[in-house]
Amino acid sequence: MTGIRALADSLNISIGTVSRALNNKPGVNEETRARVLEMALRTGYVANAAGRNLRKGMTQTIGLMMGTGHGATAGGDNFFMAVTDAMQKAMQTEGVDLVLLPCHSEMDPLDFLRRTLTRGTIDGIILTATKVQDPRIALLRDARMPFMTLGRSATPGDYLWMDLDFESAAGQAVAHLAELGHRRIAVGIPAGDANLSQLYRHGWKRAMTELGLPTGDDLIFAENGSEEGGALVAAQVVKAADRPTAMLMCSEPMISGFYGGLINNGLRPGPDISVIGFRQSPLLRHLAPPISCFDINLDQLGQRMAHAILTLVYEPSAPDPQPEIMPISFIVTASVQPPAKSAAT
Amino acid sequence: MTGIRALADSLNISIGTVSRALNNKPGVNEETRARVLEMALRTGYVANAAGRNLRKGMTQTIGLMMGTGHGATAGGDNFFMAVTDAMQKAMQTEGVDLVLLPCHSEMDPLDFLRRTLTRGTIDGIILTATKVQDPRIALLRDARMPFMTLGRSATPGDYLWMDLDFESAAGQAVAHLAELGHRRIAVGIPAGDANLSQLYRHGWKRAMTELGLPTGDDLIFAENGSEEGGALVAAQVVKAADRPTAMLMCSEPMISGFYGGLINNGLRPGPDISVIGFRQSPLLRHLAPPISCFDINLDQLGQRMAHAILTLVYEPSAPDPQPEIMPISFIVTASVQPPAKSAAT
DNA sequence: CCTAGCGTTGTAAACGTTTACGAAAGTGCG
DNA sequence: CGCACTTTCGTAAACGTTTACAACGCTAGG
Repeated sequence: MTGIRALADSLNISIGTVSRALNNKPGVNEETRARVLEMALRTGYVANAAGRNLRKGMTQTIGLMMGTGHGATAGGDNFFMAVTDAMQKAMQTEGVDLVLLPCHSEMDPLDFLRRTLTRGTIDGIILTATKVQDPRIALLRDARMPFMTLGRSATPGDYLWMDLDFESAAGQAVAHLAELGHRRIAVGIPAGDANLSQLYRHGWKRAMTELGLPTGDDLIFAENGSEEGGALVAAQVVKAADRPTAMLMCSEPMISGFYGGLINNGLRPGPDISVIGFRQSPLLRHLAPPISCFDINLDQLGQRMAHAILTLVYEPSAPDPQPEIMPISFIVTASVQPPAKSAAT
Repeated sequence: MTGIRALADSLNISIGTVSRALNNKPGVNEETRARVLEMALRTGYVANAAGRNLRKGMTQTIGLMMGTGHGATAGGDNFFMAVTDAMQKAMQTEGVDLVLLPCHSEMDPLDFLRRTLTRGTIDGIILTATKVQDPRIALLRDARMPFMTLGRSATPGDYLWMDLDFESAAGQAVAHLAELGHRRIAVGIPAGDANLSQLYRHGWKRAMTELGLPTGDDLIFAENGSEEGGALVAAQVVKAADRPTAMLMCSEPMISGFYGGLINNGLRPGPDISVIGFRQSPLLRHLAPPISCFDINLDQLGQRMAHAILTLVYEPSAPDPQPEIMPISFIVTASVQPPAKSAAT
């Protein structure tokens, strides 16, 4: 005899009562409930997942789809890992598992999703690396699978997302640079259709326009979101005809490469070109001068995401959780300085 | 009507036959099998996971236990993430999921394991951050849960593990340094009882002893496996009475901190103190001079681990997969140089 | 004293699958 | 024609849980 039946027998009560007691259902004497709980704790009983899943049609697990293609995530792996960690922690206290669903580059993301859905192993799904136009959203909506995205998308329709306010963050950075006297402020983003890059560029453009500063294509650098890409940007910037005096960049590896590229070409980040980065991260700890960047609370982001998807999936009676934009603050360091007076004209 | 029953009815046969046909069981006419398969494909039928799990007592998922305590993993998160990625890829092709089981620092690992086992959500488990004496091994063995570990342990008994040969790698490094003329070769490891650190130290000690070089405690530095820990080691090394001329270190963050600490104290890695690191990683890309370290094929490691745990769990008739030690080669760069001639005596 | 109602518990069906078992039909042989 | 055997298929019982429903004892009100 196993499981709940053994537990019930050891207490000389029926399995129905035991189940009700364990699941905090009403209609069970408080004294017997206490007995059940105590016995469950003592014997280490935990409800078998398969049985419960079958009966309830739910698996108590949330999937997290991650593209495994290199450079697929605009922010670098560290960024992603930190959010995941926080999410897992929050979910575990609610008793739901988080399973990673890696979709490697050779596989069509939509096929991958379809397969995953039909298996019925997850109750909800979190999409990351959201694209500007993201067909995955329509697919999930049609399949009636609860989902949310990390990062907005321009895809029309209502759905749950959570995002960081990089649009206004970029604006803040531009404003600060402008105040210091910068006029030619460039922006560097990973090439591709990641929504994050678009927002960053939009924020830059709007702020620049409002301040009457130039926003020509010669100030927009889109390269591979890797160290190599950053170094490439540096190479272009160095030999630019009318060299920008400041650079906003939104990818950890790119910034690292950009710094190195500048230095290799005899330019000092800060004094020669002001640089503003993406976020503080171990990858950028070593930069000298320390990079001026944005303060993101990834732990909080992960927690809020976990909370949102959990209520969406497991509390259908509760009001639908709403999308959120999380504020970002700007940290000024020595990598931001007034433009050099005697720039080579 | 749903699931396999609907499929059976649409073909006017019984669910038993359908199930046998789908699972490649013998005793079903090839012609009807073909019909079933065709219909399943056409209607997009996939067996419901919960039903199957309940009946078979298996879930087609492997758990990966990771300690979430900061600095819990000796090698740093990057190392871990790379292996995980490779494992997931390999498992997905076999149709089994990999679920991360984060055990945060406040929770007793053994309690955590016990709870996870009784829930019955996983068929097998992979342990990481193996300790020298690791009680988790006995627990899993007693519970008859198939498992393997990433990294050996001194815990007695047979079990499946996979490890990198850091013991001989450290020996190689020592030999190379000795050939260059180094005599006082130090070793820096994360404090704690991670088995990896022990092996690294053993390899160092054995090689040193064989070469007749000193192995006193003043050459062993054990600090927190973080950047701060590395900086701490640097501080101690700098003011050491008989300063070591070379350092072996086995933690990514520590190396980064050690480098910084040396430079802050006016010592040049390479010319003043030879430094040999753990592995190539994005975190160490920026170091100047580039760090001399070991070449590890993490992708291959992950693949072999996935293969091993899958046969252990799902092919009981096959011969048990055997533990493996994967070779490591040594990469020499400018961070390794002959000892400075005129060391301050 | 009867009955309605409440609080508590037991009973049994259901979730969707796999599989042991038996039944039916067909084949070969005495 | 009968028997043993094979091939193929249907039946039904599990797997462990949740939950609708019935049942029981008790109290209170008429």
